[in-house]
Amino acid sequence: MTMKTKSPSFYERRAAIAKALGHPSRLMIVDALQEKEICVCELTDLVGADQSTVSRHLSVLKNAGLVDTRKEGPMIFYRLRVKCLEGFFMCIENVLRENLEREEALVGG
Amino acid sequence: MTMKTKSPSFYERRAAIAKALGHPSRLMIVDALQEKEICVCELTDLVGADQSTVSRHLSVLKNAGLVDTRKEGPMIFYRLRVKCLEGFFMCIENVLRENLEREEALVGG
DNA sequence: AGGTTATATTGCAATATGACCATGAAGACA
DNA sequence: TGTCTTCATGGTCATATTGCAATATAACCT
Repeated sequence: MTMKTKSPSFYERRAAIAKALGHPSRLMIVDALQEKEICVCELTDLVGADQSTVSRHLSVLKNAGLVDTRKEGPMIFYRLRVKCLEGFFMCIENVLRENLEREEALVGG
Repeated sequence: MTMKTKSPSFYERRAAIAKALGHPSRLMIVDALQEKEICVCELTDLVGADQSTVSRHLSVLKNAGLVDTRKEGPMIFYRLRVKCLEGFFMCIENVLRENLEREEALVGG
């Protein structure tokens, strides 16, 4: 992020990815996929929502380019396309930690 | 992210932060704030939307704990509360790069 | 073909989001 | 006090998102 000027779609493309990660169910899915590829049926159990709802969340992640699919018989396995989510989660944790410290400071002071 | 079980609000809190970053205007604001603190009037010029719209985007960022404010006369300066956005942006860039490679592979192959 | 399982898609209702306009609150200054 | 500037908030509208139910699609089996 060092350019002087940025095209209009510069932030739009980046925001689309952040937005795809901006839902608890999708975050749960992505987190689970960090360990291994998982089929839709198992992800549906994990999330605890309707199968159609989970399928929609998965298509959001897929459109963002965050996950990919592999067909195996009647099942479809989803896997992460990206390995960098480490940095993403670390950033989120950092923000949460700072927020917690601020809350504690407000209570204590 | 190594816990076996996670509370219901675990992903909700994290998703709220990702969601706050999931809009091009807010991403533009956060990016600009990486260099220095900026008042609302200047951010309004930068984003190019109505002042009230920018003000609402700023409140979203503030509620997420991503920015903080400092009052100076009639002006309010916004500044980043977090320095970890490096990792966040790097992750996004990584995804975009992979998406680009995939598109090129589709065209070329 | 018929039946079962696994996913995706569509339709619809409820809710959330984003943009603008208009207004309100607070500081600076004559 | 009045006015100007800066920013926030309420109102309203258009659009997007989310969730479930229902249906479609595809693979596999008999």
